[in-house]
Amino acid sequence: MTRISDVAQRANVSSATVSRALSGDIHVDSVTRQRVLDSAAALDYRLDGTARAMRRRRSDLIGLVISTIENPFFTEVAHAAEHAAQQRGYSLIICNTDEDPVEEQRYLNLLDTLLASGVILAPAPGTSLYLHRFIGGRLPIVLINRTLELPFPSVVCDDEDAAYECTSLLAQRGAKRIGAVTGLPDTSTTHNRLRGYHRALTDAGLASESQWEIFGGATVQGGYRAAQRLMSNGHAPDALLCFNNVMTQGGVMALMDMGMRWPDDVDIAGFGVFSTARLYRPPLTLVSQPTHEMGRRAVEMILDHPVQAAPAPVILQNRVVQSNAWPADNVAMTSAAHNIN
Amino acid sequence: MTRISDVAQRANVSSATVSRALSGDIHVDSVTRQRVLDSAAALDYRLDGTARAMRRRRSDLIGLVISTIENPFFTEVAHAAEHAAQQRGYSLIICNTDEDPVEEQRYLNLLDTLLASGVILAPAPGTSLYLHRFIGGRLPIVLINRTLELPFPSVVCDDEDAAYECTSLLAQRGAKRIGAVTGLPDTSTTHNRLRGYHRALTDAGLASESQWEIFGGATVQGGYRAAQRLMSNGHAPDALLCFNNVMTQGGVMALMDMGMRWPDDVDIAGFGVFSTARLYRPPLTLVSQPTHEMGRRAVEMILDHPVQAAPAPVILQNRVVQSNAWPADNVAMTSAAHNIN
DNA sequence: TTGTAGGCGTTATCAC
DNA sequence: GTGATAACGCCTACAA
Repeated sequence: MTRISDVAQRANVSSATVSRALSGDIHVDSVTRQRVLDSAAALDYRLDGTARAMRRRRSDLIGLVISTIENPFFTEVAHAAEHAAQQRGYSLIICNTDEDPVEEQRYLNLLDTLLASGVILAPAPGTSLYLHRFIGGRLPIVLINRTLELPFPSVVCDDEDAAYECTSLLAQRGAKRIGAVTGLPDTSTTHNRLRGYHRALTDAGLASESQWEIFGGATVQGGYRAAQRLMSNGHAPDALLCFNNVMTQGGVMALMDMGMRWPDDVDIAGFGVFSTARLYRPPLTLVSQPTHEMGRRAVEMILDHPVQAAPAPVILQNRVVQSNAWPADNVAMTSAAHNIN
Repeated sequence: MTRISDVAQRANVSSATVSRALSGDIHVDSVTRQRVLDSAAALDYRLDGTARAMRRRRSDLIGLVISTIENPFFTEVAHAAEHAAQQRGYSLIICNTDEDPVEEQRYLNLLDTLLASGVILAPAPGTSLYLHRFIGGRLPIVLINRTLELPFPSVVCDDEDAAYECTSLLAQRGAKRIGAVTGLPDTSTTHNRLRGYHRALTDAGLASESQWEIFGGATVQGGYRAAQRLMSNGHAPDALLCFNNVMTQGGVMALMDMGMRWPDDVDIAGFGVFSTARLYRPPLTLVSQPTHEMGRRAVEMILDHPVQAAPAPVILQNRVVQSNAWPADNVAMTSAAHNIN
């Protein structure tokens, strides 16, 4: 294997100078630098990442740890984060934990011992049980999407406002009994969305009945079944708010399969925009989430605030949209805009 | 920072023994081992990944380099690969190149200098220009989805057969003028799908007209416009085969927007299964691709054949399915089955 | 601007 | 089964 000393020898300089030239140190004569670069190129030499990281006690990696890579919400975050990291000379490494807290912990430890510059973490249920280990540690961590009862900085959406807005909209359109397909219990997102939902019901003078709130299981199938169950009730809702992107899909499917048309039979609104939503007539009312901004901001927070002071969460604005905008639209299509398969 | 010698001291052994105990070496007395593990736990100590990789000249990382993380095809591959890697004690690192060959090369170099155990690469257009650099190198590379004119092992789908089967099916259903929304030129996938398509046309005694073959631009919008253009032709096709997952979505959208019903006005079939496909009535004819098997096999090839002998491509079977199976279905839903947002 | 030299934390080798 | 020791390849005071 070719090492730094080989390049040094070929360029007639010391290995220190090669190191400086190759890492972009300014204190190198431009002629010398060029000679070094030429030698390195001739030998097809690149600095060894492991030795470099070991000696510097840091690597220019940022980890993005997500629970479900198959959720477009996270792939959009990943896309934006990758771009932001790359712009600043860092590499983004995406780790999928498959909703397994043990896996999640493994990846966090990996990134820690790999001396990553930071980790962007979308916490899964169970995360907080071990995360305290990293409080005040070497590894900067930024939470996205959900907050935890732990002093980490975070970037989230204004879930309460969006839920409020959707619910109010449903009420304005005439709904009297607004049901909810809710998300995972004990998460900040579900908590906030529920709060917005309840607040809107109150403000609209509508009743809030617990039988109209069902946890959707956080899957398409779960959303499907929850909506089906809600609508089969003798005293069924006349409108539905779905708390996340995949359950919204399931909810819509359920209505279609039950032969119910919106907004007449049941009105419906939900979090998350999906690529085929625009096909539905009438259009759906959906919450478009600022995934790209979330990814970008998280990277910035990692790089610009290496010392974690546990500031207040950064809250990004959701947008309530109608699903019929296209092809000019650059929101609904994002999750499936590219393909090289 | 706590180091291996601290643990050694606490356990009254040498650092060599700690190293052996912590890396699972068998040649350690079980009592000693336990003492070491206890000490390590007490000190919250974990081996330093960079030092370890540097000394061993390898890390237990597998890279997955894809061009578009927002394509469900690749996220499904990633999910399966992650699982397979984890099962064997490796960590999968996903890198998104955003279809930029420069980025792709950066990530390959990164994984190389990080001493990864191997890389699974979904080559983008332009890849082969620099990839020769890795031929016979330290870093095992397995290509997925597409093959290249380079001696790397690969795992692909039987694209020709699937295209043949779909085209034949359209012909059997009565289509006489079958058009194609094709994929990126100069790729093995497009090449093979075109071959299957043409072969089926010939076998069915149907004409092949170049005006019925349009490159879809490999996006939803591209598929939409291509389908629209094809169908606006005075001498329009009476059936359409779309060459990849997102263009299939675009194609379906175009037909709906033009008020055309399948299979009566135009019949349609396409590669890729998407989660909302089951809503369409009548069901769509889609090619379900073996993404999970692809991810799993690629990991196995990396780990079991570290010496690359450039064997023949591993070809996995596609399945032509109808899009109405659900909820028992475990194919169509895969790409959106999970959510914790 | 460049060189010298020491050490980052681990593991492979070789003794015992 | 365990210990001593010498690298692994690079970076960074410090000196020149």
